[in-house]
Amino acid sequence: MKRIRIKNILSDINTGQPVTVCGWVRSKRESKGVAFIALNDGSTQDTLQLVVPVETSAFTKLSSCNTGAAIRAEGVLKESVGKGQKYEVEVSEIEVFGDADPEKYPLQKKGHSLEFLREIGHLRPRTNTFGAVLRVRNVLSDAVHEFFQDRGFIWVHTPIITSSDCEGAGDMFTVTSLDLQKPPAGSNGGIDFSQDFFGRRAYLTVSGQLEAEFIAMSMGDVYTFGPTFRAENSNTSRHLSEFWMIEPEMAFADIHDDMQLAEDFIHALCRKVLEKCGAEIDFFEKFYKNTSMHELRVLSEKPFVRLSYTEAVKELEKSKDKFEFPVRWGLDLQSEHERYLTDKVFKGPVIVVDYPKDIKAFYMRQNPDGKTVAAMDVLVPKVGEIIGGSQREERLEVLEDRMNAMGVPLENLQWYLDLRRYGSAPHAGFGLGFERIVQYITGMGNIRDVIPCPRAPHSIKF
RNA sequence: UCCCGGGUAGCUCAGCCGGCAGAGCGGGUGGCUGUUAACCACCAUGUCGGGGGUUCGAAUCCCUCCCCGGGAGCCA
Repeated sequence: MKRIRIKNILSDINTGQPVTVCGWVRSKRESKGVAFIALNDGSTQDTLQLVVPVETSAFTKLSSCNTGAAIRAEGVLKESVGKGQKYEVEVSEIEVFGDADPEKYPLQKKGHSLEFLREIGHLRPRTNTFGAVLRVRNVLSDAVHEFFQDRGFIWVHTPIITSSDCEGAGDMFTVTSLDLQKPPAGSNGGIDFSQDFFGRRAYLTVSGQLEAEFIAMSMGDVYTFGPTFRAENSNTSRHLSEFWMIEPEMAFADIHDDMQLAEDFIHALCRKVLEKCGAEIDFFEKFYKNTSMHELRVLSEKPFVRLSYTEAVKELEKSKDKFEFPVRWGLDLQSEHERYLTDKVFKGPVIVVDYPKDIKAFYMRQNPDGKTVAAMDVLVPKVGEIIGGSQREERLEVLEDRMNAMGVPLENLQWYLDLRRYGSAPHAGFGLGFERIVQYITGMGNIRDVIPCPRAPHSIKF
């Protein structure tokens, strides 16, 4: 079907030209001699004004052009007579593909609450808000690949089904083809997974890091960008059970390279959104006031504050604010502490580095002080932790000792230890929750509103 | 999972110290108008989240379950 996207009509087409446009009716206003339709096709934030003169055959179709109807319109592009839009299409013909009963169609001309829209997930993309979110999300996805590809990183596809169950990254979903009515009994009252599809228990991945590490140990710089699953019973505006994670892994790199990459990465993403999503950011700024062009511009340039965990604790101890949770060297930073650092002290993104080893994962590289590991978290205002990364422990004996001390069984991870036996090298990487960066940049308060089909406890309808 | 708050018309919400179920928006009809989330008039709307209890009488009080939101924990 020949059609021109509204985005192109508004930017590429000269007035006086015939155009065919398809889309969904946002609103219709009828007058005595003329009717107006605001049409949107998802290609841009803007609607296209269709002007339907009363004498045309198109005018007779108007009764079924209600909000939500899918139509095709033919006409001529003109400079708009009225205020509020630069161009409009004077329509000669309308075809209605599918009307939408105004008594039943849930979306009204008025705004809806985000909570209500979550209940009609299948119609949600037709709203201004969600259209804007999806376009920003798309631009960010593209920007992720562009950033890494430009730097010579290789995109690798780590598995979604995995047998690694000892990363300590959270509760995992089991993948099984066993008959759940009568699973085979194991020795200790459990289930005998040796009879399962893979011959042992399998899970949905919680991270592609360990696999990305072994690929980096031959390919140099790699990154993953794919779905990730956590079975945690988290009910917050910042957690999903299924989300997309970006995990770069660099060979011959230390924690400082890692921090620099993280900062450059976020700067690049902000720049790309500024460049390509002006209309969307304007919209968020106007309707939600949680983000702005100005804020993004600062974010795209301003160096991130970097401080050690030890310095962060000192900063918190100096605070006159009362915290619910105690501040003491050796305890993990709580949300309120992170927010204090990003929102009150430094007023922007902060990288905290060199955490106590006992509150971090076994694979993180131990620092010479014997107390801390080369781990870093990027904290941003409002959203909190957006990146977690580290230099990996490349020394076999140190790693084995650490795994033993932390009760991580060595037998399932011999392949991981092999990387330290044969051609081991310093390397580092991080994980970035994609939805969190979308949330951060759009200013959307709830992470369930930045992914088309949010999965969360008791939430899988759409 | 824990702590708060909430569930009343299609949507947003008022009514809640027990006594006839309401408003605005949206929808329908008519009018008016190159309109802009148009405007004016009229009309229709209900399992008051489900179940149980107290009472002459429950949207309102009590118990319970479900669902939603905010915060916390876990993390990205």
